[in-house]
Amino acid sequence: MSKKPLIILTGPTSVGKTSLSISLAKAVNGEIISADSMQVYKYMNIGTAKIKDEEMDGIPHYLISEFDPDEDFNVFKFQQYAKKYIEIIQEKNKIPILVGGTGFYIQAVLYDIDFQDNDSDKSYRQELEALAKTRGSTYLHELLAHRDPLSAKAIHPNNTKKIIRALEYYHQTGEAISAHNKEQKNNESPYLYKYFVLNRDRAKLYETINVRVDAMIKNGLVDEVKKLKNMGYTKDMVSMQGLGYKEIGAYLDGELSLDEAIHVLKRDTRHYAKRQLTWFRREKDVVWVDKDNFENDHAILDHILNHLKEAGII
RNA sequence: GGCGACAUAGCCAAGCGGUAAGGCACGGGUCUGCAACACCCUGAGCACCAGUUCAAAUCUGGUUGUCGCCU
Repeated sequence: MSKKPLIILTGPTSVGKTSLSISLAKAVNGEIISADSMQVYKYMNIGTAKIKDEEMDGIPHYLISEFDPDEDFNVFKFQQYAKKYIEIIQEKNKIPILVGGTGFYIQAVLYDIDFQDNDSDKSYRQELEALAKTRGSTYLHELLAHRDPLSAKAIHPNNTKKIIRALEYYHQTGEAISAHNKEQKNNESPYLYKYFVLNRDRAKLYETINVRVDAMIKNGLVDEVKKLKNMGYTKDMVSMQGLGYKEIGAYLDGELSLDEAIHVLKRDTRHYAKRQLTWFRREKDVVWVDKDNFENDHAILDHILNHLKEAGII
């Protein structure tokens, strides 16, 4: 069976993925699956810069506003849904386009990484979390060194979260996560794909981020967060730890002044964009599209379409 | 013009005679079930000049600059 086409359009936050994705979808007769860990949640619109219905311009979108903010969402779940939607789109003889900035999610789908279905027992994890508090992460790291020395070597002793996951994995499967990761690293993509990373001059990107945060505040981000709090969503939920929700939440809790919250939000968003770029740099077979080299969005689209033709996707 | 205070990395800032803490920003990186997460790496010889001393960012004198107060 020949590989089915898949187009990926990503880039750091605020580069302009959304507007380009619509014209791309129209040009190739595609439908869009969002690869964004925060836009999957309902009621979180302003802070996630979620596309509005009218902006979709008739292009079907998936994985946007599909879950409540108190639902657990993660890569595994994302992968399952994305695969399902890819099939649905294929059946319509259309091209699925993965659009969004969560590199980890894109990777999970693109290389069809195998995540074992095993989130049954939470008790062990809770035990580990308690241990981390009482005996410190160094202790956990030593524990890991006994079970899975390779992972212990790769994970910094301060990185409690990753240490716990490695221990949990070992506990649940009896295998070293390091071995599993190594194996999955060699996965070949089941798709005939093109992976585009939209980028632009760093200083301009940062300026756009600052302007966008100000616009979010003007458009009612504070009220949006207030509303979510009133609905009973709390800061321990993953959704409420998203950029914007975390910082404005701190303001609403009286931990920061509004000006401080805005300042921190801008800074955190810039950091996020930087981390995203670091991620994309490691990905193989990526086509970098530098906005500064093009006159306008139309020229960018042409450039992308040429790549797709060359790859035999369209 | 006079008096006083202060000059340490892009910013904030410790050090007060023994060979430059820390924080933030910037930059780089790790990542395979919380990923808009979590974590890691990375910089200066102390405004300038001259002295004292085995040794000065630290003491002395001068120069320049900034801030405050006064006429």
